[in-house]
Formats: sequence, structure tokens, C-alpha cells
Amino acid sequence: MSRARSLAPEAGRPRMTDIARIAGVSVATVSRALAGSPRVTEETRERVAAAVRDTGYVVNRMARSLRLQEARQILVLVPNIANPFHAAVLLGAEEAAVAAGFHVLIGNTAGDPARAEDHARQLLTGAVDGMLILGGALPETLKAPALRRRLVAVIERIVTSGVPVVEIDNQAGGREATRHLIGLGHRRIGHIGGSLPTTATPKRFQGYADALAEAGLALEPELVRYGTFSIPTGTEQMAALLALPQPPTAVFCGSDEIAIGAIRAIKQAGLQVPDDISIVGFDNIYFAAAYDPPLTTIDQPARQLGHAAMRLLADRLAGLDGPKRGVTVPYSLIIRGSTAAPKG
Amino acid sequence: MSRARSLAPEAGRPRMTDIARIAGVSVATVSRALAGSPRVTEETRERVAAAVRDTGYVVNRMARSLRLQEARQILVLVPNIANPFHAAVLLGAEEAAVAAGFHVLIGNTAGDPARAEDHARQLLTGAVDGMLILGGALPETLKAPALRRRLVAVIERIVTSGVPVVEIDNQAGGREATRHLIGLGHRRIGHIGGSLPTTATPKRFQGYADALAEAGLALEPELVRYGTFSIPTGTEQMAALLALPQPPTAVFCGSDEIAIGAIRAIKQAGLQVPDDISIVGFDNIYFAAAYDPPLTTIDQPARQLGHAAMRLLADRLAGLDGPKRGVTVPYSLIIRGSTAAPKG
DNA sequence: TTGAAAGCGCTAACAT
DNA sequence: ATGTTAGCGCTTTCAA
Repeated sequence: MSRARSLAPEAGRPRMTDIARIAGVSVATVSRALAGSPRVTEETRERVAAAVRDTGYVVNRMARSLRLQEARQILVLVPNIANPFHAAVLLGAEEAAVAAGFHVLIGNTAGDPARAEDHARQLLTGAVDGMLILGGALPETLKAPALRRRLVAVIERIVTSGVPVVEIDNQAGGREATRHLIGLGHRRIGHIGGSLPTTATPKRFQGYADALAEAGLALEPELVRYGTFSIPTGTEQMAALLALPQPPTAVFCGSDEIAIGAIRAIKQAGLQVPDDISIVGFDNIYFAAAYDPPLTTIDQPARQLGHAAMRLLADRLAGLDGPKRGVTVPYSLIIRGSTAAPKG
Repeated sequence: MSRARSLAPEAGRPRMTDIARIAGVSVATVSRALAGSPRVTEETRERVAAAVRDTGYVVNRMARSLRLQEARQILVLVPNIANPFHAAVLLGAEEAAVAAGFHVLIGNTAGDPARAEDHARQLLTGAVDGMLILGGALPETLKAPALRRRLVAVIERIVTSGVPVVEIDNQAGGREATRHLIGLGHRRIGHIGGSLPTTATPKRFQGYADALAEAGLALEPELVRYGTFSIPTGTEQMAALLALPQPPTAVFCGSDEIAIGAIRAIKQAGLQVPDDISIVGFDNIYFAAAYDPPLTTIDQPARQLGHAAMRLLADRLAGLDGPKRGVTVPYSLIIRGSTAAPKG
């Protein structure tokens, strides 16, 4: 069949038997030499190494994986790689994977459960040894308890799944963002949250509520809005806040994208940030620092989160038992130009 | 060895022989039934399907790949996944890959040739059937002519390599961006380009020069600056342009990030965009539309580029011979708020 | 220290 | 239409 022919490796690619023949030993010895087994003479090892050099031999991963029953590959399930925040998580995950001797496959789900299922099946085919899940949703395929040890969630907790998660303390983050505003002297503070079905959104809101409470400030329901983690949500909800008889003087946004949208709405209304209204974002995406004004935000260290999650997964696959519930990575408040004391 | 044990599949995972036994046929028949071969009775096919359903059987990809001598995996070599533009290319590539029955592995090089070599070796191990290269640099490992048919470059041409490339017409893009400025009435137009070692940068400059020439405008060397595709380059070079005795009234930037940096420098100098100076970017990254002012830019359709590149690669791997040199994807000028007619 | 041989799970030629 | 069988290229007992 033509496809098989064309995908077949180049004719001359050497196999382990070739190396064995050239070095004048058996394949078993070549395999041992390559694996660095101590039970091989220095001289034999050298002869094998020479044959490998001469031929440019590289072990065949398929054969090796079939024999070893491990692919040394991890699949990262991500809702949208084009999201810079997800991409940064992926970056950290890839780094940690390479360090642990794994390669990473990406599975973009585009929020489509069917695509997630397709990718999840990779775990069953043996093509990947484990999966990192960014969406907060566990594909049906992976619900078998036996698969649990092969999964780790990042950023978003997968509720009632028993899958460990690597995340920041979203509630504390929301609290700190709001405290910052309160510390600046704001008393009428709004909140625009992201998607409600996530676990991060209610936690950030809770932190906001905590900070208000500890400062003796009333929580005014009309100042709390939700939508999605997007620029349009920021624009729309901020416009709604601005239309209030008594608009807030500061708003804690559930993401930097929401914050950017909110700032646009404020500018469109002829007002200034932070002069008229202060804005705090969340995530500290790449563009947060470049925006006008530069965003004050909670830094959610995407790369470290990805890194830590992959390390945890690699450990679990290696049979080490680490933290059952997952790990919490520190966040930090980054104060830039979008917040200031209220006027007057 | 403990790692082998822990990575081993769950005890109960069925193999094809199990299905054969349950369905009361041979493995060959199961294989045929699963492959949809016409030489299987409808009744047999049904029995096999039932056994598969009952057991939750999934074929083992390692065994299949070893036998077929194809991994159905593609590695995408990318300098930096966290770069939103690269991420968008990756997104398109992943979509096309899935459509063609491939899975995609990411290889982040972080601009490090050693890491690129490591990833490139994947092709030799048989773990991947082909590679998409985003960096413009060909790892030594891949220089063998026999590997050529397994490679496709995206965005950046790999000079003198014979590797087909999927890109836009950068020169035409630069020309159109500059013509737009000229059409607005600007006569003193600067250019801040990205990295000079790339092929895109000189091409975009050439387009700029073309447009100037066709309008009878002199090319003033002091108005042309280079750096990297980054915000700092935009800020620094724009500041230098502003310090000129007679600064330009418009600047064509080699990327949106450069444009954003340039706008910051202009604002810092107490001037306005587009009132005092017009700015055109390049790429149309996600944040281009959200910036203040929204960027006029050349849209380089990252996702389509990735998509087209992966399609081309899949075709080549399938033995189809398509365009030897690669394919050119259309760009477009997006006019937003960062450009206007010059004052006075 | 090294070699012979079994077998990982599958597909496909060959035989029936 | 179905079964038997030979590998794909490797690692790892088991023997020597």
C-alpha cells in the first residue's frame, strides 16, 4: 500500500542487528552496552560505540516502547493552545517533561468533549503514559480508577475526581487583590468574574468577599458580575457597572483579559484608569505589562504551574507517591499602573 | 525494575487475542474486522464489535506502529510556544494533523540548537513520521537528503535547504502596509524591523522600500532601524526616531510587538497615536485589536499557516507530490485605529 | 561477560 | 471468508 511505503523509514537505516554484526557481538550485548549495563567489558562497549558512531544508529522507539510497555510520552489536554496563558503552562510542562525523559503531545480540545474523548483514548492505546489536564473536565474515557495515577490536573481542579491538581490559592489571590484596593482607600469595589462553571471563579469571588468583610465593607450584589474569561465580558460588564447610579471606584477582575476589556469600557466612557477607576487583573499574562496603563494583577505563574504539574505526574508514573491532593504554587501581587488611590 | 512496573498498563487491559477468543475467531480476522476489510462476514464483524464493546478493547498503538513502520505522529519544532503567534500556528497545525490521522508532539527549542537537535532525533528513532519547523533553522540531524520529504517549514524559510515552506508574501505585505501610510498622505515614513537574521525582516523592508520608490519618496537610511521582534525594540528604536531633528510622521513596524513598544515610546514622549504619529504593525496577534489604540496591521493568518503546512506535510508523507517549494498563504491589511492622515 | 531465544501486540502474506 | 504464521526491533530472562 502506497502510504505504508512512503512512510517507511529510509532504506539504509541501521538496526540493532547491524550494530551487533559490525561490532562482532550479539544484539543482547549491544542492548546492554547502550543501556550502560555494568556487565559489559570496557572494550566491548567501545566497539559498540564505534559501530554506533559509524552508522549513525539510533534505537527504534516503537520497538523499545512495545517491549518496555511504556511510551515515555505524556499528553497535555488543553482547551485552547492559542490562549497565551495555556501556552505558558504548556511551555513549563514541556520543559519538565524533557527533563524527566518524556515527550509531550498536545491535545487541543477547543472545549469540545468529543475531541477530548478522542485524545483521552491515547492513554488506552498505550501511546502515552499519562495526561495533564488543563480544562477542568475529565473525559469519560478516563474515569476508570486504574487510570487515576496517570492523571494530573493543572490550574483547574476536576471536581470529585480524585485527580491531584496543581494550582494557586485562588481565594487568597482574590483576597489579596481586593485588599490592595482597600489599602489604597477604595470603599466601593466591584468584581467582574470569569466563567462560573469553573472552580477558580467562585474562589476568587470568595477572596473578594473575605477582604470586604474583614474591612467591614458591605458586599453589594449589584457590583458583582460574571461572564467568561474574555475581553468582551470585561467591556460589557464594566459598562453595566458604569451605568449604575453610584459606580464603583475600583474593580477586581477575574482575569487580565476581563481587565483589559473593562479598561476599554472606562476609556470609552471618557474616564481614566487609574485616575477615575482602579482596575486589578488576574493571571499576569504577557501583555499585562505592555498595556496602557500597565496592569496591576495577581501573577499566576503559568510556567511554574505547568512545570510542577509535569513533575508531579512524572513522579506518580515512577511509582513515587507524592501529595495525593496535588500541590499549591505561590502567586504574587504585581502592582503596576492600573491602580491608585481614589480621587478626592 | 520499579519504573517498568509502575508504567506498565493495568493488569486487565485486553489484547487482540482476547477479542479473538471471545468472538471465537482468529486474531487475523479481528484485525481485518477492525480495519474494515470487506473480506469479513457481516456476522463475524458484529461478533468482533460486540467483544470490543464488552471489553473496552483499544488497539495498542506501539505494536501497530512497530508493525506498520509508522508512528502517525508529527513533531512541531517551535522556538517558543509561549509566543502567541507560534501558539496560533501550532493550533492550526494540530487541527490539520488530527484531520489527517496524526498526533502532534511539541518540541520547544527556546532558540537552543542543542535542544533542537535532541528533538530532531525523534525523527530518526521512528517516534515521529515528519516534522514541522517554525524556527527557520534546520538541525544538523535533519540535513540528510532522505529526510527532506519528511520536513516542512512554516513562516520562516530555511535557506538553501530544499525544505518547502508555507508562508505569506512578506515583501508584498511590507509594501501594502507602507502604501496604506502613503495613501493616508504620509511622506516621511520610518521602519522598525525585527531580527535581521530572519528572511522575513529583509523582505518586509524590501516591500517598504518598493512602496516608497513607487511613490517617488526617498528612502532615508536614518529612518530605518532594526532589533528583535519585541516590545523593547519598538520602544528603543521609536525613541531614537523621535530624537531625530525631523522625526517621521508614520512608522511601519516589523511586528505588532514592535508596534506596541513604539506606541509606548510615543505616549511617553507626550505624543498621540495616530494624531501625531501613525503606526502599522505586522502579524495581527490576538492583542492587536485590544490595544489602545487598536493596531492597524498586516494580518498573517497564523492558524491557516499552521493548517496549510501540516496538510502539505501529510500529503508529502502520503507520497503525494505537491508544490516543491511550498505554498504562499494570503495576508491582508487590517485597518484599525493606529493610523490616520498626518496633521496639517 | 556474553549469547540464544522468547515475546511485547499487531498486520499481512500465504494457505485453505 | 477465515486461519496460520512470520516478522516489525527491541529487552531480558536463562544458559553457558
